[in-house]
Amino acid sequence: MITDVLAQALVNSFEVLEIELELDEIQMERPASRTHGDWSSNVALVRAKQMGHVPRELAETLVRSMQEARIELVDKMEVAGPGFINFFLSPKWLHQVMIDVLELGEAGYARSAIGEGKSVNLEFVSANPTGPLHAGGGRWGAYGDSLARIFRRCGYATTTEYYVNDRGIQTELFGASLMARREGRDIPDDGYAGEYVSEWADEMPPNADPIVWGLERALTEVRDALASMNVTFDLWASEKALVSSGAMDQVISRLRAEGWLVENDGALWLRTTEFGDEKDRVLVKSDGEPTYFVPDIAYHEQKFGRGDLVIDVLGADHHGYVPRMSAAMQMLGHPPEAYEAIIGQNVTLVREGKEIQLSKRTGTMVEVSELIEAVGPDVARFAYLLQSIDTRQTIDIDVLASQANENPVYYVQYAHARIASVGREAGKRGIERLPLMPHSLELLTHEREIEILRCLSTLPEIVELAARDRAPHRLATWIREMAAAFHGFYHDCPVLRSDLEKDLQQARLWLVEASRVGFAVSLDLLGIEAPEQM
RNA sequence: GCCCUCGUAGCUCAGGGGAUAGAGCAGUGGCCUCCGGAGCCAUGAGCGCAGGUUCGAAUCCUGCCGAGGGCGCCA
Repeated sequence: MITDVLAQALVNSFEVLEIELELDEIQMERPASRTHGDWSSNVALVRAKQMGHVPRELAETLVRSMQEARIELVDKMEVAGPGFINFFLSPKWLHQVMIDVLELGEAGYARSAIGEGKSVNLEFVSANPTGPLHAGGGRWGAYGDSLARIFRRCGYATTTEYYVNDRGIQTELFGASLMARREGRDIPDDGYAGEYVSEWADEMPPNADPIVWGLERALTEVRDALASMNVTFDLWASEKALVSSGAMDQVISRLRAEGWLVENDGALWLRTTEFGDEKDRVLVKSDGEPTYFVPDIAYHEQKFGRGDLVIDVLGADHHGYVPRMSAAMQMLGHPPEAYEAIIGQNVTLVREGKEIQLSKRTGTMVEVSELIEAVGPDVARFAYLLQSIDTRQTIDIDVLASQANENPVYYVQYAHARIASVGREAGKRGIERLPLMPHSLELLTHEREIEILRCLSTLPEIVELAARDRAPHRLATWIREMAAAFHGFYHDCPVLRSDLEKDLQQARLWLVEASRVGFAVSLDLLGIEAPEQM
């Protein structure tokens, strides 16, 4: 990597000053403005004080020493501002990036090894199977699935799962609600009032067990809706199966053996305050019934068999649950960092200018499937992924639907489709892409061409950042920039025109192919289709 | 009351120690001689408030204001 070359040069020039620095102590960053070069380092600002130097003077000394040493691909160095060292590189460094992209291709470019030898288990959505998935839940689906793809690209052995709460009070209430509707009675108190309950009740075969049938009906609905958005799971983990395996008893006796249980007021408590929880939590109620927390602990314990790092993606309304689960996992011998909860902010849905409250129980809701039907799977998924999971997201269905031709996802997909179109048109005109002549890439000097290459050069670090920060939206941001770069190139730089110099044409054909790789990789990580035509 | 998020352009959001804070939408004005105009180019406007740390703060810390969420022997 070019940054290593530059950082090494800085380390070397510090050695001249008899200062030992490690390579990773040098930060290289991309200046916000082109006028500040291609790469920049702030070492002089960081180190000057402790060395008793003035930053600018230190920077100048370093630059002088690097100039004497001559660094490959560096055209110019300068000291700027308070003491930044700016590197202006020969465009060749980007041509080298392009060769990497082409050699590594779709399968290999922007693949990182930061997760090599590590495994991660990701649980997301896990909405109760008591009705269709509402449009807020779609966010966790898009997020979790893309994050899993990013983890895999970074070398993590990744498994994904959906925890199916297929036993307990909610499922019973749901079954009872179905039965009530079926028989034309009012639903029970705290039952499910949504319209879908009546519709489903009509579908229910005469002798079906409403609980069993209802669960399957809901699960199918949820599974199909997510699948239509390209969200799938490695495992649908059944709570019922877990409980009947005896896992609850096992986990309770382990916790008892470790001394984490205490009896009080006839109930059995877990001393989660020992690990920072606000209060201890009841495991077994005074009536002898275990709380939901027990199977949850058992389930999380089981997940450690599928990943060294266990991650839950939870809605903001569940954040209070994290300290107790974290406490329980530590009691079972897992280091604190082995369990991670990602708290996502909720989605506000707007239709006809009004906020829609999302509640399965009261039935005022917008289903994921409705959203997808209204705007299409790619628009929906991209909308979910466009924003940081920390941001409360407002999705205005009318705006999304009316943006039919201006939606950001089309902007991106159109770029990919244009690439395919260039290929088709080339075929018609009998223009072939000949084996890559690395030397001819030096003809790529147009600002539009360089811009594409700059974009492509950042993709590997963007993927790593997205994994490290659990932030798929960084890919969404990147791909929009990439699309802008490509559209600009397409507008200004003809590829197939007959009067184009042949070597330049070849170089551009390869640049188009490199762009395709970038789009294909990032669209795949986002889980969005890469169309050949619109 | 305590705890967790979040306040950036008219709207939806990027940017999470670095130099002049970006994009889309909406507005205005341009660009069809040849690969797809779902495109390109130009243009106005912004870091909730107040302190602090730092050579440097939209970014880190504290307080206040505002928004959402959480504080059951519910799940």
